[in-house]
Amino acid sequence: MTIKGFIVKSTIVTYTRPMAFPPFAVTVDLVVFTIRDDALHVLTIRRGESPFKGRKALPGGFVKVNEDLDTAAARELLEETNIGSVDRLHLEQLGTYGTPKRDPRMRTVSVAYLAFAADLATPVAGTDAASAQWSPLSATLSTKMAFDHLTILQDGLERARAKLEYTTLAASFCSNPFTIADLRHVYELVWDTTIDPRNFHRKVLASEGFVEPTGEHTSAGRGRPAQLFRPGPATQLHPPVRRQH
Amino acid sequence: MTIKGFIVKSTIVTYTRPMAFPPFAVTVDLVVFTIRDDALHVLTIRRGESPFKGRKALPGGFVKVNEDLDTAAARELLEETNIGSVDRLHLEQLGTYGTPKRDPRMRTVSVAYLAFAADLATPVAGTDAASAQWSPLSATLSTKMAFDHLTILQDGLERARAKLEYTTLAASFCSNPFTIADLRHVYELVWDTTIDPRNFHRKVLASEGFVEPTGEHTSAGRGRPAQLFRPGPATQLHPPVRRQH
DNA sequence: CCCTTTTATCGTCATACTGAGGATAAATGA
DNA sequence: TCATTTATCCTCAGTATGACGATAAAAGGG
Repeated sequence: MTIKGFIVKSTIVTYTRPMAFPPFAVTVDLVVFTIRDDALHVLTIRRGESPFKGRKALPGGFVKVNEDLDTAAARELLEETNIGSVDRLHLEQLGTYGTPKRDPRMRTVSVAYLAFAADLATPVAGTDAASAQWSPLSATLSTKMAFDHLTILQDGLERARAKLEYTTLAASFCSNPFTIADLRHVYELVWDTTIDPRNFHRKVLASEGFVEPTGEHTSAGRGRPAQLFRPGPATQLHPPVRRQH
Repeated sequence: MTIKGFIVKSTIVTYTRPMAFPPFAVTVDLVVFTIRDDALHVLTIRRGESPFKGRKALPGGFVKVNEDLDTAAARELLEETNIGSVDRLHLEQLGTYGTPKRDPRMRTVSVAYLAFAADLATPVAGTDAASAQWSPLSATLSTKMAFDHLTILQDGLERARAKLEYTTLAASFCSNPFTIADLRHVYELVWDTTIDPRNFHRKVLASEGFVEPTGEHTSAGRGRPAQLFRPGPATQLHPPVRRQH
């Protein structure tokens, strides 16, 4: 059977060949975390169209015909935020979600990505309802989200929590330079626990390559000025920062 | 522009609607590890057709129109091996690979899955070249595989190595019941290291819920008979089994 | 200017876990 | 009987961690 009405750019030759496989739509969806106002936030959009009109959703979109998955994720992230390219940014593949009815309109497979942004990242301003905004995570987790995005968000949170244990990624949440206390707040907010400042301080300084002192100190604020650090060269932590389960 | 020549089965209603997105083929590919003859093996097929005719490839296939991704992976696994359903089997999503030119024939996104099988699992016998077989991993890693399957295999190995650290999945490689030495061999072969039998023995027994004694002992073989165990209820290990990096 | 408050940083101590390796137990085969 | 092999138990030192005392260095109020 020949199908008509398949609309693409005329330059894409691939579409003109017969296909012996079921066609899927492939999208990328982004779980982007940041810390604002002493709370973990996630980047969301509000859907302006059916299905799930009015609900919050993760930012994302279709993968283009000649676009790599990672590239598509990075492109969507740049489109939704003002993050200056890959600097101070971590982006990794989270998982793929392809339950048949997850999008009632068509058979869609979504490749989810997880990103950590420093506080200074701001969503792109926009007047339409679809513009991205930072939503407090705790509130978002108890709302109804579009599609299976709540599941993706939960998986992203769990991945983020695990990653903090054995990687240096917590520094990706901090604007540069940062203090040990800033770093500790990241762990406390992501893990939703309190951590002993003295033991944490010892642990971070004992982890070679986690942070490097800049030589500077904080000036303003209450209490004793704190040493300032930048991220070190290490990416993995041996042994990891232990979390109580 | 309207494209003609898009050929699919007429029974699939979805296909007959206009699509405003690029169509992708979605496949699942399997990285299935087992231990045979004191070496780590991976399940492979040999490609009988172009492209990559004659090369080894990971078993896999197209996801069906109304099939979940996990279901498709389990189906492919059952089709290629005689593993009796989900018993003694671990199957998890590994990652998704969608570089535009990874399949020269069409734009394909492959969702890779990782599975651990006990030794008793055997590939389905078949006379054609496409029948699955166990290939020694070390040799396979230095061959040219079809598509990007070597990359997927490397990622699967790294995932498996990491998983042994903090989960009880090593028991999935062992036929039931097993000895502590059997379990240690799994770690040694997957990590490609040697482990002190005494310290490993202590670590396993100290990890609550990792293994449960059956009360039986091995009868034949050299040396003192070993106690037999079955997998315990735990899935995670706190603290993990440490590996030298 | 003194004192309280706040936060950063250092130190102490008991406990837990690991790596190295000695010693014993229980089987097989010469 | 004895050497060999493997399983299991034990000791000991080094390292990491949790709990928490103590000090340092700032701000702010009287």
